[in-house]
Amino acid sequence: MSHRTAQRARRLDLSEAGIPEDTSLAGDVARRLEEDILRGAIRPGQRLDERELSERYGVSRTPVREALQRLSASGLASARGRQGLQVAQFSVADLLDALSVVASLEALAASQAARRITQEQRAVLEAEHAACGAAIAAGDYDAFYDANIRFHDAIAAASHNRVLQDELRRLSVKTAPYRRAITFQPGRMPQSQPEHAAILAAILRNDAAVAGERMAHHVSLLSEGIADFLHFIRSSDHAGLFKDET
Amino acid sequence: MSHRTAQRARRLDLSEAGIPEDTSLAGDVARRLEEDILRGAIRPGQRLDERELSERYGVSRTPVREALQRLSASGLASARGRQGLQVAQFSVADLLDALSVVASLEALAASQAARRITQEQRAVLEAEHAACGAAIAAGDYDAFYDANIRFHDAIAAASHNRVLQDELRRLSVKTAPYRRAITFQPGRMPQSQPEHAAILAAILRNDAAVAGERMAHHVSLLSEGIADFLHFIRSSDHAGLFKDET
DNA sequence: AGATCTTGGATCGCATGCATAATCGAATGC
DNA sequence: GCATTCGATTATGCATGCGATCCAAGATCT
Repeated sequence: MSHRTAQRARRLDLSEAGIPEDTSLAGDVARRLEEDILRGAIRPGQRLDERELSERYGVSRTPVREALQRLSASGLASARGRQGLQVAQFSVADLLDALSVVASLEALAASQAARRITQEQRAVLEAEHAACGAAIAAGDYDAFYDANIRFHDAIAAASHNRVLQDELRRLSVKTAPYRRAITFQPGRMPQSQPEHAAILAAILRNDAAVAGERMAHHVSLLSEGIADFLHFIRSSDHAGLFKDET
Repeated sequence: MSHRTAQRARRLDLSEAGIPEDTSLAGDVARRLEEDILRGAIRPGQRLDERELSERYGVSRTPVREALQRLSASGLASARGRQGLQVAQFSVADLLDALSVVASLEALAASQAARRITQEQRAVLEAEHAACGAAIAAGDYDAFYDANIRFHDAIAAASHNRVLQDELRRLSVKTAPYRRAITFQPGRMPQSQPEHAAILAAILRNDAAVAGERMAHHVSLLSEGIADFLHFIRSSDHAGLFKDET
């Protein structure tokens, strides 16, 4: 009997934890690198030196290499032959393309969240929205940046779609350095609050179509037109008008 | 002089290839594993043993480990604590969620393809569509499976959106084992042809809105309703009605 | 007889060492 | 004085070895 309960407890542990947490050094390094990229401590285009990183984190080169392989597979770092890796760097067109993908996925998340959100998640979502408002009122850009991320994360969580959450997380980290710059543009911050409010309202009344629509609009406002224009320029014989984008 | 031309040639190589091809053993192993998963030689849930793989490919454990880290980061393999890795396995709900993400991204691809497709790509797209039709006429499931993939790949390529292509490729490999089973369901194959035709026509006349709409419809026909139903069952106290989904 | 503890085998994680390729600097030729 | 070439340094890629952890089977105790 006690054995049976023990087994059951372990099963619950596993199912509750979903995936057993990664305690490896490689995982730690990968997470720290991701975090550093997200927070802007490491910038796009910067070279990632194995030896330097191994000394920095106090581990050998092997787990560092494995962490870099992960980042590379996630598209967070790009290889340059045998010249090592560097943090992924977008051209303007690539960034706008990435944002259009983010917009599409965020819209899906909002749409599914409207249909699947739980009671507790409703409260969380409202709280994060309020936090965004408070940050705006206080004029605190950093607080807004964080609260904004949590608001979008809450919507992704409410979608109850694990695959979607994974993809969104990956893309968020990739575009984070650039989104940060956008957030800090004057006027952008207060503008987003009514958009957030409309999305929130649609989700709370389980209106999937409107929620997705508003979210797509919210994220992709600036992207689409400019992206198309750039691709037109590049594919025509206007090439050379602009500076090389690496 | 000969040296100079050699240098120049190498430079052109690099710039034309964009990213210098990965010649490492780790890359080879990763590609072979992906291919094997895509073709069904390795099935979801199957365990990936480092030693076995290293002997199979004739390399040491290190590059195998790095390849596995890549697959894991791509979501193609999932870790089970310290018990090694296994090929990612979806529950039914997860699969439907993944398909909804694929649908969203494919719709975006079709939409952007309608605005950005080049002349050459128009011809390619029509050719792949014709190949699909020929496979259907011949009743050749395998040929249709391949042609169908090429049709969708051609649309992704026509989107000229590299980020989108990367995400779609990743998700395609993850869902390939399951999509293969769906394709072989009787009736599904001929049904897709008029849908393809509608998508193709919309793209060729640069109708982005309709192209995206048709593509979303095409991919997500079966998913949405069932996915919602399953999530309702799981989140309510009906849990236990269905078999454990590992 | 069943459950718990223990021991054996096996696999994973990490560190280290070596070989190879690339880069940078210096010396030499033009 | 400038380009070119050669050599030394450095970094990457891979192999191997050791320690730690986990799973399974058998023995012992209740």
